[in-house]
Amino acid sequence: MRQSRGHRNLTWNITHDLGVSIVAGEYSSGAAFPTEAELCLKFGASRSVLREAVKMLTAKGLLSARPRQGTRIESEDNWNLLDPDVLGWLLERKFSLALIREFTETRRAFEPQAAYLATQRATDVEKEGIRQALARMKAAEHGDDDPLQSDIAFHVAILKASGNRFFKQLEDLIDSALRCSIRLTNQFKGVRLASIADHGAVLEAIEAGDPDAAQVRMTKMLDEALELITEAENGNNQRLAARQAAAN
Amino acid sequence: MRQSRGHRNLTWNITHDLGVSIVAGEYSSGAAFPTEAELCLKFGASRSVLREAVKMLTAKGLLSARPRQGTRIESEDNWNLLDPDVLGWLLERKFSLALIREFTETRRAFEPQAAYLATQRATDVEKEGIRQALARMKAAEHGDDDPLQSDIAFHVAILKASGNRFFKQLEDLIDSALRCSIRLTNQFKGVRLASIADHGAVLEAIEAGDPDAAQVRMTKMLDEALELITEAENGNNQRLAARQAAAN
DNA sequence: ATAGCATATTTATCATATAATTAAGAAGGC
DNA sequence: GCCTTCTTAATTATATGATAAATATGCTAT
Repeated sequence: MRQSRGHRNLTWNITHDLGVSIVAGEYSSGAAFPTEAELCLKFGASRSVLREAVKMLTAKGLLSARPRQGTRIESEDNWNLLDPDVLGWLLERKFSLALIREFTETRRAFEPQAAYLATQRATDVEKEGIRQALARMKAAEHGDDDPLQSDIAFHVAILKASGNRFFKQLEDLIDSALRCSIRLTNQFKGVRLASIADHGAVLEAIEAGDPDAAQVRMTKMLDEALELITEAENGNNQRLAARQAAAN
Repeated sequence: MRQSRGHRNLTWNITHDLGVSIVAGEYSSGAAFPTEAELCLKFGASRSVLREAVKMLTAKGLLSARPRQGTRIESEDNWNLLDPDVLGWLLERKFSLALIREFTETRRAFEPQAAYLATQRATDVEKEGIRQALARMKAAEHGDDDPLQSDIAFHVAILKASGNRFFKQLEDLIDSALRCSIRLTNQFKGVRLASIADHGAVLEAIEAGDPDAAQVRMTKMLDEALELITEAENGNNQRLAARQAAAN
């Protein structure tokens, strides 16, 4: 989805490598980032390339540089978490239930209102997009489509139909996060994707022109997701406790 | 707030200039962006600088470049609207009620839930921050503080207290957008900042540990803001209609 | 017409030199 | 001793020129 942008040149590869390393905490925040020359050596590339990579990471809030002082990792507060690349890098290497929970809380804020707005503003084409996504989910039940892909498609279709540019920005983020959450689904038996019935109810409300119902239905779905994440977090804690008990 | 990052060097200035021009539509989307050499000439700077500026804009989704094909403006869908710089550039030159409305819809999604979460998670320090912001608003009523700044401080304090990293990302965006909306307040007499009573009610709910009330109160406040924006949009439309009528 | 080839244009990468910035230490005055 | 000022050195910032890689475009041969 996003690879259209980074046209896979050396600069972008190094940007990606450094970005992943930084969000994974390989360079302790606040200090100790390699100098230009050191980076050139490390990656075997020219200064132009390294400088451009550093500039891209600066643009995303991960780094800042000043003469004589060197290049520094910005405090995590300044990382542009809502940048699809940054979130993708985080999920790639620093996957954590806490991050997924926070992101799902974000979805719980956005998506119900997107559904609300979609009820009022969706064009026929956009509504058809939602219908098709639901159809894909149904097909996936019988193995004729991918369950995760079709689920993503449904939520993205709602965002698209919201007629709000900021909501549409979340498409890439949802894509990254859900694609990654599949690990969660595999890891914890209790966690499953929301049911087709729940998704269908949202579409019904939109078709019926009932914004409040659409909002409520979507909220319900995300509350369920949050519940499952909480369960998984508790499961993790129990496992940790068990491990500690075993160690004693 | 954000100037900590861009340390005001030539590269950043040119990035800013180009960014503003792009979002203002000076280069028609899809084609006709100057070549490296042309940009050097235009800005009287070296290729290094221009290349780094273009990379930063690429990182924010405004541009994409390929050999032989040249550098292109990305479709607006791909602009990282949730990047504080990009939103700032848009508001700086392309201020529109539609954008403010869409952003306020976004706030209506985020802030009520931030208030909800803050009720459960805010630390004492964070709660104190909210109290102080409200105190500043009260002081502003008597001319002892800035009304806009204190209003911004209040909303940012709630986001900070949400304990959710994604919500905290909105701080810079709110700051940019509200700082800009003051034009709206000046332009349309009907539009005013939400009352201290409304803000106080949110704080009360948080202090009382009532998340639902906090959420409802915050929603109410943003609904009022949306109403005022709608009024302003209607006013604009009427003015347009009047102008057209006068032209006939 | 179609496939393959040549060419020219643009960005991508490399290399090197110089300037600007500023932290840290040295020197000097009180 | 302590403060101020100057010097120095380290690092990024900027400039320039050269070469490589990618690829639209048009040409050629069949």
